[in-house]
Amino acid sequence: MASLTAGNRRPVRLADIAKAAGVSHGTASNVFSRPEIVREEVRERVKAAAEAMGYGGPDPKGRLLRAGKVNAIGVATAEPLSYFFDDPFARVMMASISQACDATGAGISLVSAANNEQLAWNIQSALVDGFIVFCIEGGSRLVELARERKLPFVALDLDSEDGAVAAIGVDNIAGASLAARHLTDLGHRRFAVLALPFADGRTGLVSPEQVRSATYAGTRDRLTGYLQELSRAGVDTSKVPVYETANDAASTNAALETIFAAKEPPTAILAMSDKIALVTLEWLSARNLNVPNDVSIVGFDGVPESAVSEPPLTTIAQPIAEMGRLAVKAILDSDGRISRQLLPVELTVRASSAPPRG
Amino acid sequence: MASLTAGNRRPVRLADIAKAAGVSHGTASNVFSRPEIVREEVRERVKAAAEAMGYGGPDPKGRLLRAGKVNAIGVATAEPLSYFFDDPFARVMMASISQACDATGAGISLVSAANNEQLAWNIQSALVDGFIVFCIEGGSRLVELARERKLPFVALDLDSEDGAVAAIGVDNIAGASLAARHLTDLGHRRFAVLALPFADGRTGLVSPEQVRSATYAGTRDRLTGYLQELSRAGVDTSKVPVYETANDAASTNAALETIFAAKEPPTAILAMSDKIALVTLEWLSARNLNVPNDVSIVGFDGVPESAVSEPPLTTIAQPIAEMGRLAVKAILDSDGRISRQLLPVELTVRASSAPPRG
DNA sequence: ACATATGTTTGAATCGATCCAAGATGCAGA
DNA sequence: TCTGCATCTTGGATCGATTCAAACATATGT
Repeated sequence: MASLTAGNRRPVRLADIAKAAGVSHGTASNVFSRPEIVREEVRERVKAAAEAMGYGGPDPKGRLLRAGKVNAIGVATAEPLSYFFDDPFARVMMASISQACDATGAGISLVSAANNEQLAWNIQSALVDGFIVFCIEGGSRLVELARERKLPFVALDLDSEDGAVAAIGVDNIAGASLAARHLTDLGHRRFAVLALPFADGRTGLVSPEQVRSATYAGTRDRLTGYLQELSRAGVDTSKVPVYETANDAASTNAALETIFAAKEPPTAILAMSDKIALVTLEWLSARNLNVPNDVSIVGFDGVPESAVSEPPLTTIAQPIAEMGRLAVKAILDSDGRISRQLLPVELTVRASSAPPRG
Repeated sequence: MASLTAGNRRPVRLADIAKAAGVSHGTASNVFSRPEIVREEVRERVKAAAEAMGYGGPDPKGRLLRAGKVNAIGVATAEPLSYFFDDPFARVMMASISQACDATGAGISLVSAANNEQLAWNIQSALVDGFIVFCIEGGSRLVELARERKLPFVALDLDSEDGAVAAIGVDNIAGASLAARHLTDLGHRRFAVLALPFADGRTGLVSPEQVRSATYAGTRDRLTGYLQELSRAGVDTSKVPVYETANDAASTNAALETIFAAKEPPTAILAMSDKIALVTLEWLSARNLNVPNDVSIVGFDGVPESAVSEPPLTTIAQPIAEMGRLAVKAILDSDGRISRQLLPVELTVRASSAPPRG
């Protein structure tokens, strides 16, 4: 009994069962994987032996090596793992990815790491059939690491010029134009831009050359879209402050402090994410500035939270669910070819935008 | 070139590299796993061969078998995978689990399935070092499946009497008492209970014998706590309607329709989850019933959303972060012994509860 | 010149299963 | 009794790596 309960380690393998039941390992294997081809009497005997020895079924580690396919896809990011559950955009994306996985029976492995070295190792040793890479900060490194695994992978929301990586993204330039156009149509002339990072680990006012050397093409494209449309409407874009945030409350609040300390604060804010926009909404409300009467704001992403904020947010809605579905499909049906898809976005007008005062 | 680009499949193994570089597989292996012990000249030669043949590094599948440890923990539920990203309670729990995993460098595998058969297979073949099991509906089956793998596992929020399974839960009876006591102290006498499921796949008004035969001990305990406290305060508990919901909007709304169709509708509602309570808040607001003046309501869970609802929700806060941390610890430091922990909850009073009118 | 120490490389064994061609067994019909 | 045909069962090969004791090579000390 003692040996059963304590069982030092658990070195009970299929082969042990086979020996105990007096059959070959081939037969023992069949008992578990194709029970119908083994004679009932033998089957029962093997099962009994397994039960008696506390065998937990064929170890997937062994099976895996032979089978080749893991039947799981890895979702990777350079953020902490909790990003998947905290960030609104990530959450919606993950929900759609997981629906697609459910439909095909594939599992999901979350891959991330505290530091860069760990990250490399975790990607190299992830047991997956392919990767979906979330390209926020540290995107390029992540893509590089994923590529080295030589497994199918797609980058989400990466507008890299690098044609050698499969990517699913949205038309950032068109989306940003849409946002800016909406505000200029309403009559706004004084703008500020709250941007996502252009490069790693920076925040603050952005200079044109910083924009040119941006690591993140997505951020740059959105800015391009904004500025193109603004200058088309006759706004002097050199006067439009562009603040880089880390897509979090702290850096956004800091940017807002600076922006609204100006002599002529903006009447309209272009935010590159709904998260930034929602933080802005709170900041403004705490300062008794009314949205949309004092300040209009347009977000980007179209996360569910944007529909229930106070006031509900005008935003550029990305087809998040569609992106997730396509990403999973790209991994599972991967034919080795790389494909890049640019999905359309649309303007969702809600209550955070209105004509400027007066 | 053609063979390089197309490369029919990808049967390039470490052994191929070794042969190409003219070294043994032992040495080739060392080049990747302990580069410092192989002479530089050889190391470069092997790396060059790997590069030339498009080798993506040692396949984790192979390594795994030898190493034994996967370095990932599985989180399982009988709900669809998207539950992890949709449900507020699950989200907070996952965030804390993922923080704990990040801290130790472990990965997370999400395990679930569309149907029961798939679920069994997915659990049996999950590549993990242990399981954390979310025990909502279908909990017992899930626990059984996980136990069969003979891996360390903990059940979250399962108040099973089965002492043979490790579990981390909260003191449901005490929590429920706290909620009920708060409302009786405020002077309420007419109550309704919106319950979580007592058994699979049912909703609607619950009879006492249904309660006795409850599959889910957690639900039963919460009800016990409610009713104990109510009768202590002199309320005739046989007159308190108890409605089983599926913890979703549809079944909760249906319950509310019935409850408020009564001649003497309740002045106070005890909801077994914040999700139910939040749905109730919306339903009441749509019917122009004021919370807390017309109806008081107390939730259960203490999810972040409960703090920002309109009005903010009085609720029983579970130490969700602590539970997640403990669960991960239980798996990673598993010493083979099973442990059951019952954590305390606390009443968080916010604006959804007040004395009844008049 | 020889023993000793140090640094590299080798090749067999191992991890835990699945697959499959070939062998064994049992039974019906000639 | 022998052949033919099912129906199991067997044992070796395989999946792709890591590990380790032993072999080998080179340098150091005496």
